[in-house]
Amino acid sequence: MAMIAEKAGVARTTVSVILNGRYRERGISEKTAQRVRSLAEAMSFVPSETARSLSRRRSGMIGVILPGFNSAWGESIITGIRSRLHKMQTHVPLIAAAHDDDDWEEREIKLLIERGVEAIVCCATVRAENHRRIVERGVPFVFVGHRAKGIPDASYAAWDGTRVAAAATRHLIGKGRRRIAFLGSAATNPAGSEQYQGHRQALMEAKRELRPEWRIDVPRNSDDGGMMRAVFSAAERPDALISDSWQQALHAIEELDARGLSVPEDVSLLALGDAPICRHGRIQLSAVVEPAEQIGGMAAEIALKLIADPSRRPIQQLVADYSIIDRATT
Amino acid sequence: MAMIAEKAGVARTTVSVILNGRYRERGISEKTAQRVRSLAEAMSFVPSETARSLSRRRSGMIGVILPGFNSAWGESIITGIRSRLHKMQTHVPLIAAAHDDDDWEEREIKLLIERGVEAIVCCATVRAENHRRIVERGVPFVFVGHRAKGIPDASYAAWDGTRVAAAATRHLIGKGRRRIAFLGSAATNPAGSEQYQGHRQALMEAKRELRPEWRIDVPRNSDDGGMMRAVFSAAERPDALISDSWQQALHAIEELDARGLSVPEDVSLLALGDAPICRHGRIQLSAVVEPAEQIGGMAAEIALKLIADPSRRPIQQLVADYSIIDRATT
DNA sequence: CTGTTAGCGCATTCAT
DNA sequence: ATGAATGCGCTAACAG
Repeated sequence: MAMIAEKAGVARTTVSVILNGRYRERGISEKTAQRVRSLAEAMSFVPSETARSLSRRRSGMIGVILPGFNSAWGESIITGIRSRLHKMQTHVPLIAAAHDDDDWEEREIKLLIERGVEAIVCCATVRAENHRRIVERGVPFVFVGHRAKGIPDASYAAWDGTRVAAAATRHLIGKGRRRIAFLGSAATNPAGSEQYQGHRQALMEAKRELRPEWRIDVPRNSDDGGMMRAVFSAAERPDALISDSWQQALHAIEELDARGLSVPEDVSLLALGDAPICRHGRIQLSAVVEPAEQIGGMAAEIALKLIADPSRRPIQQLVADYSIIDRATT
Repeated sequence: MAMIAEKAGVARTTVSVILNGRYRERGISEKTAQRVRSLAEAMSFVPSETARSLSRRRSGMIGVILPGFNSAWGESIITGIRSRLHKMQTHVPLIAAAHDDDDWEEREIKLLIERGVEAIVCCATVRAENHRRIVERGVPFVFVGHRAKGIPDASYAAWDGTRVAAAATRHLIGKGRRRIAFLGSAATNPAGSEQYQGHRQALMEAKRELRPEWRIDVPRNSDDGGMMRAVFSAAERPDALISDSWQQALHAIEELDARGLSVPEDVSLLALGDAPICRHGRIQLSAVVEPAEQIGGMAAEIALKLIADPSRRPIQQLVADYSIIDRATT
């Protein structure tokens, strides 16, 4: 910057102020601004965000914790976050992934903090202890997509699992199904239990049968169909199945196919959440789709508010929007 | 750090040196080191990487450009990169995504540079002009997964498209197929043309027929089956198809199904690249699997070497490893 | 509109 | 073993 200042015949401050856009309020002429800018361009000068961050005592970064780098859902969430941040011109996402692994999670969070993120937006599960430490450091923390069980007063922008699951169940009831099971993974899906509650409510309101064994819970990352086998080989088996994710629903299709049960004639199948693969001709999985991008944007906005006023109470927003796409499995 | 130094009764320098591990060579006793460390822990002190970066004039970050956040391939690549970097303890990935969009790409690269990454590892396509600018700035650039066409002397760790495609073609020939088509997207797959060359070579070596119209090129992000329709409704249609990606292969399955052609009886189908969904019972797509994680690790290593010695000539490594998984489509 | 001054939080000589 | 001094590249307060 000193070189540019010299060449342009102005003070370093002037260059600094022009290059970071705050020159208007300092009454610097558009002419000199233009001159300095083109000089900087010609010297292919790139301001050091590191030095800026240190001086401003703000990094201009927001940490984003994704479940991994291979989820359509995560991609939508982050698209929402980015487009919102991009509009604000002020914060940029630093991305980490938890990979469903506690050690990774801890290291990644540590990294984010060391790099000075001003807030953390988290699409993954996170240990209550880690969350507490972050909040104690004064770094705003926002859950996105779901609220964390066990951390009641955390900020979030989440899909309303209860209402969405209830809507899904009602949808199947409307299609004449009577014995509706719920398939989910408590370990993997933090919203699982509230979704089940919604399912249950809808069932009770419609005076449909609700059997505890029709809540099928698969352990983390497992595609073993043991429980499904038991449920679907019983004399009075369910005639419909709601799954907490398209992944689980895909496993269910395999199980059902293997048992010779036809979808949707014998068992109607509806997933909470959608992905491109669900549209495939051989799958055609019906799904309740989540406005993930919108939710991502909301989370970013919450983070920005919390950064602007750290003393603020947690901000919690629930989104009940959804749309049901009937493909071939319902 | 000043507070810690005061409480511990030592100089600020001492604290600094202890906290960043370089205290041994300064002859500081393990005892004081321990004391300072536990004091820091108790005060929940986190060193500012921003300040460190500024002072050391090294950010300790490597930029990684992913095609997006929803690809099994990208996830494996980055896993490889991370595990290698993690071993080295010295560099941490800052992740960006190109999203197949030129404007995004340019902005993301600018961001990485401003944040001071010491090298860029890129799994996506990148405009030659952007690449040139980065290299001119002195930032090492490594392609991973494929080499960039049009940028001959760039560093890379890539899958050997020619040999892999040749192997795939030979595999199909070995299964008795005679008329083998090649499906790919030139716009999306940077390795597409060398893969086609490999395919072609294998065909010629085996003295099999090679028709230009059996090279089916679909435009970017398109799943429209126009060209496939034409090829497969001809009197003498191919009896096998190699696809440059599992995504395209999935589209092919749909097209084939729609035309009443059975897979693999009428048409055998083999994809270059694998993903979890390919294992699904209703898909069972045969695939040639890429050692993506290994390639990611190699790319990281190249980046590290280039950082250590910037005057070094480009490092280019080709990996010909693969394994063919015969599922139900071959 | 310009220039001077004083840091931001650390790492790194160099002298002790 | 220690500590004072200097600087990384930039921003910001303030006096011109």
